[in-house]
Amino acid sequence: MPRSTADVVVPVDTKHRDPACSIAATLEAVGDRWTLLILRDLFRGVRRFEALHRDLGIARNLLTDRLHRLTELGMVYRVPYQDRPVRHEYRLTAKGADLSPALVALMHWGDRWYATDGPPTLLVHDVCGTTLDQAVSCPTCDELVTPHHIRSRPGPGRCT
Amino acid sequence: MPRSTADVVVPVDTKHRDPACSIAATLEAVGDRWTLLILRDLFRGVRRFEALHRDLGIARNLLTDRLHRLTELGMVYRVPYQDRPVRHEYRLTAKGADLSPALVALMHWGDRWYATDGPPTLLVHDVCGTTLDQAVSCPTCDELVTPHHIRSRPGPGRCT
DNA sequence: GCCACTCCGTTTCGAATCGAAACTGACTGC
DNA sequence: GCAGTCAGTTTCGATTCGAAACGGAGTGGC
Repeated sequence: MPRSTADVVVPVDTKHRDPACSIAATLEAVGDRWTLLILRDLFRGVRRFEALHRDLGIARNLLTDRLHRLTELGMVYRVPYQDRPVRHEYRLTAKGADLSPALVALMHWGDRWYATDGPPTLLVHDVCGTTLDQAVSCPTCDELVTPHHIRSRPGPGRCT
Repeated sequence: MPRSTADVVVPVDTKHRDPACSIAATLEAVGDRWTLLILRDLFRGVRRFEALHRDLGIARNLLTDRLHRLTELGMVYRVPYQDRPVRHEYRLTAKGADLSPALVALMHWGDRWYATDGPPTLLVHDVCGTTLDQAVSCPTCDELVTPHHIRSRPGPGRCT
């Protein structure tokens, strides 16, 4: 099967990005300029090639490539929505959908530092109506932990 | 002042990425292949040019460029750590440190889908050594909020 | 049948970006 | 003087990107 000439396969160059770090592993999968935006659109329900192309303004060859890649990574799968000609839409698998918290976290940061009149979307506490933050908590101390008090240490596993 | 010839300034091409979306805004700031990894290292305490270069394997011109960019964006600031020659290290500002939840979320995803024997890196509370969790907190109630008590509603703003 | 239109790609090609390595320059230590 | 460290800068070939043209399978109108 002839691949496209542009054939922009995102190279997975592991050699310099610490393979024992899950952040690096994640960014190898979705860390380019378009993939997370594509996933965002899939979350929103934008599922078809033409719609993604229009909404994102991504070049068509890149969109083709990124969708192939996401499919190969098992984050997206294709579902036919019509015959003659067969057309597929792209949907998130569990693995893809599981990036939701990360997208929410990125959104929060943008809200906080780039929204002018307040966040476009808010998460609120149903009890008091206050806008919520994401945070890191310590189950033992039962309190919030500032980045200042976070240390990292090697865990049991490593990445494939 | 003559900029480098390679002069790889990440272009901020807003025209096709929905400016009203905070995810897009965030990715314009940190959505390239290296920036989040640099921030990860800064979180870990890797703060000097040479150390970042060695640890990440990033090309020196790109590292220079990304650090300039992060400084301009107000996510990082330079602190001299010696005179003669003056050498600076790079530290996170509040804005930079505020990306911590997003990095944690990305790490969790990598842990979940790419680590074989458990998470390669654990985040621990420096006070008690307990492994940390991500959570959502309410600044008013000063407590953790379970997903159960989270509502979302449209916010007032849009991004610049 | 012919023409226009839609959708999903593929091909092409110049421009932008990247990466590796050499180079600079200010120092320190011997 | 000479080697070594650190923080960049410069160079340049290779890769990736983006815009636009092209292709092909179908539909609907006349």
